[in-house]
Amino acid sequence: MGVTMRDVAQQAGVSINTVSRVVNGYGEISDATRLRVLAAIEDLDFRPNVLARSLVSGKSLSVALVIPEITDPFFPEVTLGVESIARSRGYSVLLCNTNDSPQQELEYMDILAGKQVDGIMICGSRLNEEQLTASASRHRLAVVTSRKPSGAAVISLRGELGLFQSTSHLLRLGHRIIGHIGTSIGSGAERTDGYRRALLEHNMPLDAEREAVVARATVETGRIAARTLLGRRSDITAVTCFNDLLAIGVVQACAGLGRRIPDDVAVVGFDDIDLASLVTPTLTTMHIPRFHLGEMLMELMLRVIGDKGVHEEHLYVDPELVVRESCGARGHPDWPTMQATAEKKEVVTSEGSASSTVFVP
Amino acid sequence: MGVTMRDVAQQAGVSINTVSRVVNGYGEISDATRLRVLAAIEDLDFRPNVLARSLVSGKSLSVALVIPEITDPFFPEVTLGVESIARSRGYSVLLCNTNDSPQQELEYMDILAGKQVDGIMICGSRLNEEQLTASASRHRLAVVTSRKPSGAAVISLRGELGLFQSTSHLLRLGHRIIGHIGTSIGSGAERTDGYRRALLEHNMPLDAEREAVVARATVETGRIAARTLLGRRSDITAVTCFNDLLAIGVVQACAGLGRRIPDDVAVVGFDDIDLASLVTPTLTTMHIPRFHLGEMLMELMLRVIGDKGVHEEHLYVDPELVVRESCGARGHPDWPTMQATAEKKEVVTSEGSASSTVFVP
DNA sequence: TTGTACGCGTTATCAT
DNA sequence: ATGATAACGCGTACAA
Repeated sequence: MGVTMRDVAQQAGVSINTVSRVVNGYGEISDATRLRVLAAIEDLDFRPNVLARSLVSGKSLSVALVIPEITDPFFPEVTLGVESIARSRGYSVLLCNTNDSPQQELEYMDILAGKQVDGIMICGSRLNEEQLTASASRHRLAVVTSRKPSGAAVISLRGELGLFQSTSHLLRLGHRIIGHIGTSIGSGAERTDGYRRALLEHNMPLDAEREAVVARATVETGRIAARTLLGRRSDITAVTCFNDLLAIGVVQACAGLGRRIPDDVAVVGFDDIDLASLVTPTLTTMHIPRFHLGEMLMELMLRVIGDKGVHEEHLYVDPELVVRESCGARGHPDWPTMQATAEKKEVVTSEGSASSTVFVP
Repeated sequence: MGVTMRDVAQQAGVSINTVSRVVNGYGEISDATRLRVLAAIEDLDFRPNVLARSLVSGKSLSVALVIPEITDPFFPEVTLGVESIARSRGYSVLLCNTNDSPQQELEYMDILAGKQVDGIMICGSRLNEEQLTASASRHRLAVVTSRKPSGAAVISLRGELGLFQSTSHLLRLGHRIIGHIGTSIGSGAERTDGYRRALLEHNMPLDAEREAVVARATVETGRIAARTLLGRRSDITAVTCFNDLLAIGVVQACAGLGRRIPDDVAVVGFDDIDLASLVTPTLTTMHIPRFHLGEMLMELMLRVIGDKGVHEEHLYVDPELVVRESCGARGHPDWPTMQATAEKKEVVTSEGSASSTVFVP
């Protein structure tokens, strides 16, 4: 099957050791033999067996990326960012989908323990702080989470701040009865907290009837939740959501109920997935630099791996409000003022209705 | 670092060999010692080192999935299908994005040769037949492609048939000047062939001015290509596309040019990505069972791995026409007849405008 | 400058 | 029923 160092050594008429030296470029070797070895390597198309190498070195040059589901539009870009940095540093990425199940996530942590991965990145964990801390004791971990597990390096996506901003945006536009669709898992509660804080800071009452919670954040569940929400509180004029998929569900539900967006109901999402600028109306949302988040995550992972002891770095990623059509800001009398006063970072203008304005908090 | 069989053996007061026997469940062992070993394993939280195991067995229980880019909405579902089967059979999946570059794809084949993967799946290869055949001589390959490399097991997505069908659908609706946006890479030429065959079989002339070719199939390039196409041939009343992203680009371009869809221009895509049923108007397209394709691919991969010699199985996946709004069929006088005569397979009806009709060819 | 010998953690073939 | 021993392919002190 594979050609080994022994084969190369034989072909070049040297010892295995010499081949190893040439391959790894250390020690003193005469140019003559080096060339002969190199020729043999070329000739036999030899490739060092990474497995054997790893067994000796204790490093497998492979890392795992654990995510709920790659089909959720949030994750492909993160994954691409991770993989791009990984490859540039010689690492391979094992992709692990947990199907949103904590059990499967734990099961994967178990499997990976045997696979000898050098580190594990978790993005969108469904584990609680305790479980994460436990995992961190067995693995080198880099996690994107709002929890604070010890022993792991973490990147926090400021979801609380994000929903504070999206909700505040709607309040600025004059909305008073604002609903929210959150999730019961992962970082859902945190984002709902942001929604609530925005209301409280504007002296608005909290009302459980204006909040809906879904177990999985999809277009489907968003549609259902929106129908429930608008059904029991018909005075709701705006809704903030845990993510864009839910927001699109709200848009669909409104279409079904004959409510116009943004005139009758204003909607703001979260994530700024590609979909957000492709649906009608285009979605106002909180932008997350997903590709960059992936890059950060892998770079953090490398630092964790490089450190001998525990590495508890803590980084933050902030969402940015992207104003498109679904919130109704553009039709608002104050819109020119808002545009002018906001510290506008960048205006991405594209074809027709696909323009958007990005604000820095 | 990790606890090894030696540690377990010591703790249980037996030889390493005995531990191995218990772990792998073979040979005769007295219940007494088995229990003692099991207890030690539990106690020390021992996990067999997969690396060492692989070194001996020659099987790494890991496979690679090579795709152009996970951010292309076509691939996440395929990937999920692959991974779900893989995990159920104890395999890990290495994710390899080639960024649409043949060089990176070849580079990955090289890297993977050293990583000792048991097999490589390629979906959306940018390599030519010769390069694929060459790769197949070094690896166990399972490929989704329309080419016919020897030495590899392949699944063919019948793209030629798909575009024959999408174009025929428009011809049936009475369109006579039909444009096409294809790609220059991968399976692009094949799909364009299907478009052309449909025209020829209806005795329509081919016209290079009605065809546009893009290097990468995205919303952006679709928009640009559509503008070019509609600019030089303003009599075009319908367009078939290599994929849905291009089709969405066409929709955007039409919006910019003031052409209504489907009244002025009918559009049909390919892939049936989630986006297709979420944009306005909803997209008529050719459905591909992507998750299932992924499952098929991994199952095929397992058969290839299982076989000692070369395994040249050849499977096919057929696209299915999904009629939504963008083709205008629903407003057509013959629509009721078409619905009745077509062997309708399934009607997916959802909220509001998200209904669709699926035809079997 | 180059070769020898041992270890990485496991499996598997022999003995005992 | 259990234990010693030799691989698997490579890295690396140490010796020559």
